[in-house]
Amino acid sequence: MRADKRRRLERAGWSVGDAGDFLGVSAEERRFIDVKLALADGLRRRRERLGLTQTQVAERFGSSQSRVAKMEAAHRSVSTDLLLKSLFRLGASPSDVARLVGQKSRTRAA
Amino acid sequence: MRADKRRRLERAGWSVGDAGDFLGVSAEERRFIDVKLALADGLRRRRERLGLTQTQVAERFGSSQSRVAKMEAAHRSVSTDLLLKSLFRLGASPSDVARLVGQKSRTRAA
DNA sequence: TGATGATATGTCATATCTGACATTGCCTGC
DNA sequence: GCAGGCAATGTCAGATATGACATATCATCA
Repeated sequence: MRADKRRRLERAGWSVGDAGDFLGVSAEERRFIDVKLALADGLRRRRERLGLTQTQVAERFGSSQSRVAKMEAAHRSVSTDLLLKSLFRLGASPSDVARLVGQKSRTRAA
Repeated sequence: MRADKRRRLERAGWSVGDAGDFLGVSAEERRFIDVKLALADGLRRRRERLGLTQTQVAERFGSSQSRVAKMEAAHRSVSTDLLLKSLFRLGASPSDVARLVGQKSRTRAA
C-alpha cells in the first residue's frame, strides 16, 4: 500500500498495522473502506465546488464543523449513511453517488 | 406513490403517512431511501442467485436470520453500512454496487 | 391435517454513531 | 510577532444500530 493512502487511513482512525499493512483485513472490508473513502472525497470536492466552508455546510446540515471534518476524513465515527445523506443534501444525484462508488480507488487521488 | 412501494416501505418500518404520502419527506431523504431499498433488493437477489437461505447467509456473516431478513426488507434498524458490507461479503464488486445505487427506483421491481 | 423449512416481526442488552463542545493546528495577511 | 478564519482532533452524553432470541407467518408436501 502506498504511503499516502496509509496516512489517509490512519488519520481517519483506522490504525493500519505498521508492517503487514492490510494483513488480516479481508478483501470485502477493503472494498467497503474504499467506498467510504470515495464518498468522503466526493463530499469534500462537492463542498469545495460549491465554495462553502465546513462551518457553512454544518449549519445547513444542522450539525457541527467537527462532524463535517470527520465526514470528509472518512473517520471511523461516521457511517456511510451519514455520507450518503450529506452528499444528497449537497445536491448529488444517485448517479453521482454511483460514480463515486464504482470508481477505482487509485484514480481517486489528486 | 404506488401501493406496492408504499407497502414495501411500511413493512420496513418507515410508517409512510396514509394520504399525503411523502409530504414532509425531502427529495434528499427520498433519494437516500431509494438507495437503501436498491441495496436491500440487490442483497436478496444475490443471495437467491447463490441459492442460499437467510440462515446460511447469517451463519456466513456471523449474524442471525432475523437480521438478514431485516436487511433484505431495508428495515429502519439496518444501516447502509451493513448492507454494503453484506453485499461485498456475498461477492459483489464495487461496480455491482454502483449499478444498484445508480438505478432508477421504478425499474428495480420484479 | 400436521410437519417441516424458510422467512418475517418484536424486543432487548450492548455496541456504535451523532452532534456538541473545547481545543489544537494551519495558513495568510498584517 | 499575532490575529483572523478555516480545518482537524479528542471527548462525551444521548441517539441509533446490531446481534440474539423468541415467536409468528407462510409455503409446500406427506
